[in-house]
Amino acid sequence: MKPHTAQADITRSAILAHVSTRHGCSRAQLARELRVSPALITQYTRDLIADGLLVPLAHEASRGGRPAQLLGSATTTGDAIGCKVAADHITMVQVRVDGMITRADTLAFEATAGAAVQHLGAALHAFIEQTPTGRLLGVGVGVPGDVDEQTVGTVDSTQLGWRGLPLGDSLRRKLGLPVIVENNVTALTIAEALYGPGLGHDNLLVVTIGTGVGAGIMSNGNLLRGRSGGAGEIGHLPIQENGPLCQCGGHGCLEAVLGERALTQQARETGLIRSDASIDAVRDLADQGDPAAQQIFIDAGHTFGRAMAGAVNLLDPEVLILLGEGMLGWRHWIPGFEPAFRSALIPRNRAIPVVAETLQDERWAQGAASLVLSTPFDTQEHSGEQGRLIRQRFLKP
Amino acid sequence: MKPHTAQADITRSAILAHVSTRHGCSRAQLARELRVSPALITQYTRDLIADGLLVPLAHEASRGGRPAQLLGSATTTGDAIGCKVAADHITMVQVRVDGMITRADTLAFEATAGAAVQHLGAALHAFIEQTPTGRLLGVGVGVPGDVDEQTVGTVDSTQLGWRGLPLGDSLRRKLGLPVIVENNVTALTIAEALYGPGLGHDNLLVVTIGTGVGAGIMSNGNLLRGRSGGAGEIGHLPIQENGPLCQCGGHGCLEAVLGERALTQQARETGLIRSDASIDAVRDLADQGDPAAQQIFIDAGHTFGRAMAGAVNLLDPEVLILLGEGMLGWRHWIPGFEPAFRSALIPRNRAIPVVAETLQDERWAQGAASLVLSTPFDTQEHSGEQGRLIRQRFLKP
DNA sequence: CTTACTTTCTTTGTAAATAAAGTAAGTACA
DNA sequence: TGTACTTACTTTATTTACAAAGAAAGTAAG
Repeated sequence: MKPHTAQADITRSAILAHVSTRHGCSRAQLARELRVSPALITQYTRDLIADGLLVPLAHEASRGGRPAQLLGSATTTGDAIGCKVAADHITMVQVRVDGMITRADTLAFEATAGAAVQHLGAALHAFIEQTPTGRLLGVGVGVPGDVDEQTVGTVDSTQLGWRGLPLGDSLRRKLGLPVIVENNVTALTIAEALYGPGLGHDNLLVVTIGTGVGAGIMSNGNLLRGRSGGAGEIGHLPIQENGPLCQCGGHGCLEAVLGERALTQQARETGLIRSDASIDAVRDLADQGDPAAQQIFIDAGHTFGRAMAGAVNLLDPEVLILLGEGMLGWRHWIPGFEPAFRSALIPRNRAIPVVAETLQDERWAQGAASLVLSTPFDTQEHSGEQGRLIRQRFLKP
Repeated sequence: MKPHTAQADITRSAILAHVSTRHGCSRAQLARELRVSPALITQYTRDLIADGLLVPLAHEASRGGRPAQLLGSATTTGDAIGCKVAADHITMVQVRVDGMITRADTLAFEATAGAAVQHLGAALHAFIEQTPTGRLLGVGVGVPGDVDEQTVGTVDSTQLGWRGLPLGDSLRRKLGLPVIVENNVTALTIAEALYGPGLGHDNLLVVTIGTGVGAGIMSNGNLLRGRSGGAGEIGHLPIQENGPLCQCGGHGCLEAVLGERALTQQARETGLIRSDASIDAVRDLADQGDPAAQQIFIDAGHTFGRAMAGAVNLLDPEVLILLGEGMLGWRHWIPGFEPAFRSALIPRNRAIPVVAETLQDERWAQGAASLVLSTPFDTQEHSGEQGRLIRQRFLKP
């Protein structure tokens, strides 16, 4: 039998995952993209082929030199389950190694209920039961809040009303699968780097607008976590001198100026919508060409553009990726955003690409699944014990 | 002879540098702080002792267990030269491995002169000539601007009026020593992490106020460089909606609101100082208790506090370190800074320590020297060929 | 004085990864 | 057609590093 250590599992599963996502890939390419020597790839691929996990495929046409032989994954390496947890609903998806969503479901959910964790566990259990076939590698859960080290997976979330909830441990016992719990924006950032517009870039800034405003920063291929994993709180960037009061107690935070609540409030105060109507009503009006409604989004876009320019100037990412429920009305933001954003950028950054994504719930859930699917590339072992278990499942035939 | 590869040089020089800076340190401590196994330390220290580079010293008192044996550096490992380049002067220092400055000199300099590079080279050459004794490891140069990959060391700097100047190459040829050229804030950040208040922390935010406002971000022990090494442009964080025009073309940039020029301008407009007086005059007035002068600093402190809170919320560092010429009047900033800063922080970050440093030119030059002295710990090989040369000098007896 | 435990350092075996040098299989061009 | 050059992969020897286990030297109890 082959050697079987944690380090070897990382390398082997990284090769397997890389081949699977690319649907075939040469040895030389693996060596380059995984940043190891060709010799090591030769060794590991030989083992993986012998084990029946990898198959040699056709030779590519030569581009001046020995033609590369493509390697393909022999079996389906297995899928991951991803789950987005919101205050009033959960969305679950099944995701293939290449990032494709093969199944999805959304259920009502009450985070503040006493038995919320039991309900969540039951919902996931039922979803997993219906898995048509093949192995499951693990479950990723994205929550709006802070998560401690993965050993326990304890969640603090004001949005969900959870304090010190040992979600990871509970689900692990209930499901009998590896479970990784993470902040939802963090999870999304990993997904963007792995499958989204961030693919191939080492420096990303991912910003989400919705109830709150959050950010994920990928620098030099590593996720920026900060002192206690709390990095990315872009929602409390002070943006107006005497702006509206924010939940955090401050005034003029970005989130308090252009969060969903703030925009709805503005529309209500000007009598644009009824006092029980939501942001959707404002967007509908804007869609119909109402100038006052459009102006709300233009103003928000302007403020947002300046704030994003500041963040881009500070962090120098290769791409700026925007998403979240707030992006549903993005086309109304653009006229305010673009000029404010571009003009506030320093010249060197002025051409930075901005990608606005509109996909919603399923994207977040896919992000959660990518917590599982990215473990082969987790050289810093941030996912700890759970990551190790997932990598072993990658390699079990 | 002992094995001799790049990786081994990193590890060995890291041990040597660590022992030197600590003035003696046990093997167990080395293993913990350099994050390698105790076994590896045993192997390498044995070699280094045999080579006469390390000496076993006295045993420490036991803290329950086998008493630790201190290891000391046998010879002086050598010094580094650091040089701060400004538009009108240069400051050069000689720095020991432990960060102590042993010699310093400041000269007038004209960056825009045609023969600026020749003058700089000559000044450094003369400074190095006077080195009393011992080896020199290399020369670090900190410039206010962008530097490309270290292979050439090409500088772009609007402040100095340099475009595409191959400073690294020129100095290397002239001095016959390894030369590392870097952005000055980047260099300073490395120094703070190595010798300053950042020692022992993996997540730092270093901000400098002077003519401009700059930032260095250390995340998880790595310097954040961004797409093209341009990260840290905090001076162009938009902070006022319709603020003063900035050099960059935007309005209300942090730098345009509280940079040296902006504060001087304010004081001139209100007739507080003569139109040819500098910021020093404003500070003098504030020192004497002039309320109008003090108010200028209080207002600047307030704006600065909010901006810093935004950056801390976003990046979640362990310490915030402030320096630069602008800090000379820091005590006048504090009444504006502290309340604005603390109240705009989200609760989790509210207790973050803020360290304000007043040391000036020599601190910057020491930062430049730390480019050389930090190469043993540069596991990402960012300093490239020059780093390799410096590490070899570390290990040459 | 014994037992249990902690910490520091050392030894041994083995795994991971690379460098260097060679082989294989093509292209480009005279 | 042959020579030079690329690129892709393989083999071999060597290096780096760690895990595991043990030895040494102490503390802290009973």
